[in-house]
Amino acid sequence: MTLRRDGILDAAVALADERGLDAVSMRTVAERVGVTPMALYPHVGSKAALLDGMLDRTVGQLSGAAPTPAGAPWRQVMRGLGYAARAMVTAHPWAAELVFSRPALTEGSVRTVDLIYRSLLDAGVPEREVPRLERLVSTMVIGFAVSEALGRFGYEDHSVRASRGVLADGPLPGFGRLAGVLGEPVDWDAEFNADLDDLELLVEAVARRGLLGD
Amino acid sequence: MTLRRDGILDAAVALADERGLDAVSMRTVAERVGVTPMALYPHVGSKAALLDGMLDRTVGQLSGAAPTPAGAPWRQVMRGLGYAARAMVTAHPWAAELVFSRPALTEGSVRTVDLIYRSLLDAGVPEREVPRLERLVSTMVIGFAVSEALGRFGYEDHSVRASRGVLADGPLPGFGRLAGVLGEPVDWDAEFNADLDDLELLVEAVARRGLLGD
DNA sequence: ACCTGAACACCGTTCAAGT
DNA sequence: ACCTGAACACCGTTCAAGT
Repeated sequence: MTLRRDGILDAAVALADERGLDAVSMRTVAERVGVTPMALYPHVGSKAALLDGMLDRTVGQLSGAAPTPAGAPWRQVMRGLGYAARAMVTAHPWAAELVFSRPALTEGSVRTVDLIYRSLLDAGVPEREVPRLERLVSTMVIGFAVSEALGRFGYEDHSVRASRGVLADGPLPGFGRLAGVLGEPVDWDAEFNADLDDLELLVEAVARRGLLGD
Repeated sequence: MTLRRDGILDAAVALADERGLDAVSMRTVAERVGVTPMALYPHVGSKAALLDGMLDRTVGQLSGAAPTPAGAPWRQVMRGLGYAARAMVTAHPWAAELVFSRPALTEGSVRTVDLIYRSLLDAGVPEREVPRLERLVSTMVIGFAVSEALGRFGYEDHSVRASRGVLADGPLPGFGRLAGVLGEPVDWDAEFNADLDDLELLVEAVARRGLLGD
């Protein structure tokens, strides 16, 4: 039975990769498996459960996908996870539409959270602050990857980005002062790297604060 | 014609507030307006454009909703926007399902971005770093609000949160060390405040780095 | 135990027709 | 110029029936 379920999830993920999340329906998945739509229900439960399964197959397996050796220093572990998360969402953009809406309750997600917990503890963050910082770090990384994948940053062309600060009643002051910088194209790899640098800096600052306060 | 469009958006937003985003269809909105589904099309274009309009009505009006005086110091402006964003998503949880997928291109969103640009410039962040930091700050704030609204943090009950680190092959090391802390309930208002504190700290650090480097 | 087929109550959108 | 009504090609899911 789990064999059948795996095959169904494989088909659904492949379909989403090829034709987007909207192309994934009980009917199209069933057709790909070679079966009637209703035959899926005993194995996957519902459409919602199917989507959860697809998410677990991809983003849920992050802790296994990050190529970091066992006893690696915390910086390396965190960066490894960050890169792996961004690569995962780039490879499966449909996952971006789902990550924020489903709690990280599967075994795979829990393993990833545990990895981040250990990294933060290694970095010297006080226990009391670790769960919050885990949520902050993962929200930041997932948020960036999702924004990039779904187009929230609107980075199709940077000329629009510079000019959109000009409204009917003249240019907005902030956009005006940044006109030069906004005219240049953005290197998104470099930006993600700089964000990870800043997150490291933040983790260190919280760790230092913990040393002084306690 | 814009009168009609406003009425349609009002109806759609009210419907989403009352019965969720899934209850918003061209048919249900039309019924509420007292018209045939097809009569909506000349005014809103399509279902996707209707959703964009709804988003602009709510999250798009943030810069106007944040109750911050004109010449306020940058910390106050950023915090005001942060609180307003979280309150907006709490009041309209359906907006959480849309924010990440649509680029911030409307006049309202651009005004909000401009406010953040000015705050970061006031804080002393070098021009070159301002756009990136705007994206980092807004991704963080929106990411937190969305995670909270859509349940990614899984905060229904914290006993589950503590116990889910225990898998078939024993407890995970990070969860184990944090067992005490994870058993306590989370104060989400306090967490959001602490995150804003840390963002301020980060902005200051980047500003300081800019002073030294240049 | 597992799968099928018909049916129900929905979708967004096109198109020809009305006033 | 604005709206209607019928229709098309889809959805997820229930339920009774088949083997």
